[in-house]
Amino acid sequence: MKNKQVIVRFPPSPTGPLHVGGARTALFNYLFAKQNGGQIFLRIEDTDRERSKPEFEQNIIESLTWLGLEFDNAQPIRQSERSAIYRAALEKLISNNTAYVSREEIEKKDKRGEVIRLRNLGKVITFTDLIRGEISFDTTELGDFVMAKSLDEPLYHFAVVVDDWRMNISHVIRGEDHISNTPRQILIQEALGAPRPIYAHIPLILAPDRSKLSKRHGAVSVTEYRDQGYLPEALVNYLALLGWNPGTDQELFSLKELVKLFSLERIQHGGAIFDLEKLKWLNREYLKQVSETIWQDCFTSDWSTELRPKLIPLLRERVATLEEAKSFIANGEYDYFRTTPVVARKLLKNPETLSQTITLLKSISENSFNSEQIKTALTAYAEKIGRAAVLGTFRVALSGRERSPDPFTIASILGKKETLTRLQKILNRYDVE
RNA sequence: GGCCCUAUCGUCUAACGGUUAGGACAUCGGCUUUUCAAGCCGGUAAUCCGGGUUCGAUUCCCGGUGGGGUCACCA
Repeated sequence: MKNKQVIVRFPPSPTGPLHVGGARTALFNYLFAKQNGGQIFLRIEDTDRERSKPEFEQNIIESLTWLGLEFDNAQPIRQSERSAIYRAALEKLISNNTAYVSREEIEKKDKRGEVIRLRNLGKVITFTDLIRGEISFDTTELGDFVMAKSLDEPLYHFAVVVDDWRMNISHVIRGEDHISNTPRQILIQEALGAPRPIYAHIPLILAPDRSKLSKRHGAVSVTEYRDQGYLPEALVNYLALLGWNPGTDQELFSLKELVKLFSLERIQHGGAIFDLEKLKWLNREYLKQVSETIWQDCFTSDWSTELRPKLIPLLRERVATLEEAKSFIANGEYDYFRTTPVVARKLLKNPETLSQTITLLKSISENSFNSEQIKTALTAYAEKIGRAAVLGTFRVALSGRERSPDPFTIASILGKKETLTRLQKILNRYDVE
């Protein structure tokens, strides 16, 4: 077999909630691993004790789980728990003389008097990126860079290289912002005698102004989207399409399909703007299919269980997110389905049509009082008098609103009895001919 | 600023030398069950610029310009 075992990792640092950019990186790693029958590990890069917080680690794990991305390690690997491994590697390099303890001038108060630096020969490093091809760097300008503050305090580049080595990582799939970190890491690998993984740098996710996507542009974390009522399937689908496409016109994919279709070669080279409108559209598509149980959560407990399933279809085609549905309900948009609405006289354009509408509705049997039958019963009359006059009045009389679903649907949900009661009441009140 | 990456409709993208430059979101117009939403139909809209290579460049090469990244004892 020409392919060696695929082992990838997703290594977030727990200094903030999981960002959509990070989520996409995790997704691409996941898709690549699954497609190749490989493994994917979650590694928490918490070497910076100051900035790393357990709640962020929690948030990251929660977000990944919510998205449906499963990892092969039940417990995350934490760099903070691996200092012995880094220490041994550091000692090896020092005894090799490929690294050395350097005495520093302390210009800043929190700097160390001694740090560990790599002995950099300053050669040209060339590596192959699966997405971009060959990339070369002259490492001279890097100088003898610092790899660790002390034997027990490795810095990012060193910890990454040691871990990727010890974890037998075959492919490093990460953000484009790491391209210029790569030569430095390769230098460390070579000093260590570690094999070079295959690199693939994916483009960054940009804000609408093409700058780096950050908090000031609105929601950036996965949990924020979850809390705004987006479905994980929609976010996964959207993120997959941001910078990748299968080469066909297909736009809707399940995670399973993505595993089948994904390929690193088809990943875009340039950064992509995060477009909330398209995410909304996708969310809407998934919302149309999602089970009724999920929609039930949009109702407060005071909504009857008979009424809910009748209103869910209306919600499905109206809102783009679950949160929107909740506030729709909370704002009383559908209250007229359970309480007789107050109907303002000025909204009632042609109340005189109500009496004929009532007569026509009475001819429909209780059992077939559905939106189709109601429409059929009223069509001829509406055509004759004017649709706006008949149907508009009908709709307002039932809902009390200027905007609502069509009157046939409203009437069918209310039922024959309630519909006739409401119409009659209004007819009586305004005492029209 | 040095180094690196990058460049097709407003946005996400297809076209791996020959197409009326395709699709999706958004937008605009029409239709539909007054209205709103959805849905359906249709329209507007792009190859950054300049040189090459070639019979022929969106596509290959070079330069410019724009955008992004990176230059920490952060990750």
